Amino acid sequence: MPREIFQRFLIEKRLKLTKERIEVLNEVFSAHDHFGPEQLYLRLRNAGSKASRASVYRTLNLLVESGLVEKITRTDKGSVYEHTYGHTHHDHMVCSICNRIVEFYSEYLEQLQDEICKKHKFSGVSHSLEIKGYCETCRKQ
Amino acid sequence: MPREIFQRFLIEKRLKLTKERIEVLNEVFSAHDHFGPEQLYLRLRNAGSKASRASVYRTLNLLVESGLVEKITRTDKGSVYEHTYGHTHHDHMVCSICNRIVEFYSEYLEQLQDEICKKHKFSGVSHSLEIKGYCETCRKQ
DNA sequence: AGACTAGTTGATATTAAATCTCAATTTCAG
DNA sequence: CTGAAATTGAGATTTAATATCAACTAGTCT
Repeated sequence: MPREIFQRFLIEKRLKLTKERIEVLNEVFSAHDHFGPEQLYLRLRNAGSKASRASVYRTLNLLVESGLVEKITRTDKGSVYEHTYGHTHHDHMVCSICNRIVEFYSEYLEQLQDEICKKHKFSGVSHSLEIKGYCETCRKQ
Repeated sequence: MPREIFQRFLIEKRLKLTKERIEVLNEVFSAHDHFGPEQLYLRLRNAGSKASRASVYRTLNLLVESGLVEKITRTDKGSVYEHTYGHTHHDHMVCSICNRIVEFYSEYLEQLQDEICKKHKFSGVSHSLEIKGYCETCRKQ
């Protein structure tokens, strides 16, 4: 299904469905976690793909554009992505010690975005709430 | 007042209050807007300071550590900071076209953080909500 | 199917933000 | 004032991400 969406996206933009793009797409959707470009590149190599770093970066940008993948955050060690298709929207809590990411969802937050945007005459498209703090494990130390 | 807080912070950490650090501090608090390291560096030069880029970066990190300044976001063109002392907490809406930043505050959001953290046994320290979309001016085009 | 056109790839160069290096300098406690 | 310890600046370094471009495909048109 992500494959079809991506394909439609590519046709719309007059772009081509290449071997490399398919491999990146598959790899992105074969795991359900947060990943960086380099990490993805290594996984692809490991899986036998010969796609270059350049192609990984380029395809990742296309996947974000198509809405299948989201760039969650930028750290000092590069960007972090996750695929969104098949997952409902959610936000993140990040532990400042171990960098563990806890996902959460709040219906109220979604409504809040609408209200705030209306008040400021802003046309909200997406939001990301990141809560920084300490996870249960790290707090106990 | 920010000066005193910074000074106390430096003493606590056995660091020194140098000319360069004072100049950076003053420049950061002399304007009330969002800025990047390079921008700050140029303002300092313009104001007659001879502080180097390295010192600007180093001092900026100290100011964040001390709590006087916050790193709002990281864009593909570097980090964006704002000084927080003298300003109440707020979040940001960013226009995807003109990059204009609109500030807003929601008491409800503050409560929401507490509730969500309690539910997930997470010890929340801070949060940042960034709403992406289109500002009024850009939407009209 | 064959061929043409426009987009894609990969290796490498490039860019740019941020940090690191280290000799010379400055702060500040005693 | 003196000395130990921190800081500075200039430039080197690191590293994520993008740009370059000749060789190569995908997909369309006939």
